[in-house]
Amino acid sequence: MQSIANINIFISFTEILTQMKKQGETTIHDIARKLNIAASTVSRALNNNPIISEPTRKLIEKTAKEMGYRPNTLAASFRTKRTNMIGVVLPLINRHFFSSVISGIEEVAYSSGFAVTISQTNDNFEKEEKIIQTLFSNRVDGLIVSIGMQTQTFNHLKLFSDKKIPLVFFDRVVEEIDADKIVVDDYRGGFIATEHLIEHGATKIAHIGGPLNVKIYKDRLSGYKDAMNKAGLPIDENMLIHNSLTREDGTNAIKKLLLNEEKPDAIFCANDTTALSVIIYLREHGIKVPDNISIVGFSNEPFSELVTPSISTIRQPGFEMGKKAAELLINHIKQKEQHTSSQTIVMPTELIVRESSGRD
Amino acid sequence: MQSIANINIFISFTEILTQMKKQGETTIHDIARKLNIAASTVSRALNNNPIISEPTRKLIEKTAKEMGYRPNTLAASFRTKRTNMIGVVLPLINRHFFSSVISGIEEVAYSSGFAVTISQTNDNFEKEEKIIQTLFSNRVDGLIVSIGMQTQTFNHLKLFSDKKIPLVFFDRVVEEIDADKIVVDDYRGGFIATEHLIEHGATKIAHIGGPLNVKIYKDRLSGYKDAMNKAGLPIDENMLIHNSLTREDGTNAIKKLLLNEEKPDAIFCANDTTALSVIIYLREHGIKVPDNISIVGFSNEPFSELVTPSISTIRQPGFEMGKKAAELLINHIKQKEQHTSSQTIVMPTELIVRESSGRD
DNA sequence: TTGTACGCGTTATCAA
DNA sequence: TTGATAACGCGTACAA
Repeated sequence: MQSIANINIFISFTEILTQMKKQGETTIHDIARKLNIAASTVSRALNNNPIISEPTRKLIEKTAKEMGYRPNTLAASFRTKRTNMIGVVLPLINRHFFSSVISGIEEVAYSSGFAVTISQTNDNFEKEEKIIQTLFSNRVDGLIVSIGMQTQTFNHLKLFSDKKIPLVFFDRVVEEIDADKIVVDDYRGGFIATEHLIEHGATKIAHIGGPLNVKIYKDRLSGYKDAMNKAGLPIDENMLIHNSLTREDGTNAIKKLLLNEEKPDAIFCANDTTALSVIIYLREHGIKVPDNISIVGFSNEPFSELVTPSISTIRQPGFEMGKKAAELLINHIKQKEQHTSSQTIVMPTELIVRESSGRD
Repeated sequence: MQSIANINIFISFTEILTQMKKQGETTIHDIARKLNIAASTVSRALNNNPIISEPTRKLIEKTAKEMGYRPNTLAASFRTKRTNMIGVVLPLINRHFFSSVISGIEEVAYSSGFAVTISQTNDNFEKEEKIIQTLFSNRVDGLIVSIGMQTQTFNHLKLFSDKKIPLVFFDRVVEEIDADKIVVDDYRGGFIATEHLIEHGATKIAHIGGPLNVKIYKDRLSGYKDAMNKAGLPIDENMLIHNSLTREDGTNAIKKLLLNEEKPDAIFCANDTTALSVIIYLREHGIKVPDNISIVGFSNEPFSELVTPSISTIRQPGFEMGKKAAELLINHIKQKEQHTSSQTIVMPTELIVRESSGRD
């Protein structure tokens, strides 16, 4: 009887001590002290190190749970130099394509025990630099990046590639840096979009494209040009406009195109956002789509099938790209030693024909 | 001449040592050694501690830059127990409302020197639990949360509130937990939406709502009921449907409503997604919106103004909510001592009338 | 104004 | 199989 009472007193006393000292955070040392074993044993048990005997492991796990132990990832990361965290940096999360990519990344990452931290640059170079610096300082294990439209220098990204921290680009990639890349076949996307317009009888096809320092827009333009050439159609410089592809840019672009001597009878837009603003502008000015002007966009944003007329576009498999990017990155993280030569994965693009280019 | 050579040799020697030892990561100790000063001085200088004299600070900053020093945030966070990181947990980033909130949070956070880590739960309770555990283990300084539809227990969130780690809810809040909350006036939103339908002559108004364990959906329903009562209209239980408000749920809901003896002449949908699927379903079945059935949605997703007919809806100021949430959270983080009693901020809702409810 | 010495919680190395 | 101890990089009393 008495000894039991003593034990109880002892237990509550240590508990009070623990609470006083740590402000509520139990550490492996607290567990070790309570069980009269070494902290290293606790650490090993909690990390499922097979060297620990089954009974001790059970006991430690039980005690840890009772004491409300929560591992301090910060301390562990500090010690091991591995954070189990991967950074995702992209221009804008509020785009269906990008958030699909994120979902793909997350699916793979979570099932592999990695956390994901997402940041958006808003296509602002300074913000992109700062975010990537922060991510580096936070010692993410790897980075998945789609660069901004303004980005023309890459020192902030070389920080990662130089230090051999795994880096994977997707969509808007940096050609100058040796790293894995996941892209869609933008060239072919541009080609089939333009060819489709030609097949529907268009001859004066304009192109609203993005900045040419970004590879995807260069490729989409090349596809457009080759399709035009193949059909023997001339390429009129007045029919080519390059901007940042915002809603406003689209409106300005169509205004400008309509001022041309020769008006376009079709437009291949490098994204759905500009396709949308073009359609809205034309609708407001009584120009019929697709009867007077046919339109094809790019990316298959959800709104493209909802607007009237619905927008013909090029599908990009965002979710799959995200999954692939995460798989590649995590592979690299896990087998850091053998730096396998970097690869570029090209995913297929697909034309979706809707009303804006004359689906019957 | 000779001494200069010596210096050069000395410099490159230490550099080789550094590289050999650290695999390329310069620490404050390396800087200290190079300058023959104490590491603590370097630390203080780099943290702009005013106690350091101007010349030493300049010198240290210059040397740090030359040596390519990058602070190890992990070590600093571990030491100070502050990560300068705030976690954002929400159901789905791919919703305009949510990504607007994120942008608002980011704007405030970045300008206050906080990084933001975003995670989506996909309305999956297990994922939400795991994410929040991870965020806790990673010792984020604070958390901004909008809970999932399935979430009915809150131990994972109490983890934060119990330990007095700043916590702010937005939109889908937890009433049972004492924390700051940012919501819109969902009750009034439901009320004005319904009243608007009544004013346009509807008398048999259905409601497609979310799960009632989530306060916002309860409030929107209350608003609906009170508007009906005020107009002396009966509330028919067959006109009330509750589900998870996905696109598919919306289709199922309208199917069910059309099976009723008494068909609705208007529907107040608790989000735009269900409003959209209802409209598409009705269009496909030759039922005219708004002539036969008027529709009002909720949230003002971008597609709601693009679809034909465009969707009348309730605007929620997502960006402002995000800013406010971040401000509140960061305030709490900075003055952790005085636990000011928690407040609930209610932002206004606004009706946007479009074609689906008979705008002329 | 600067230096000394210590500790944060964990993992890794070595010894028992 | 377990224990003792050092180390990770930084910030901070305290001393000088």
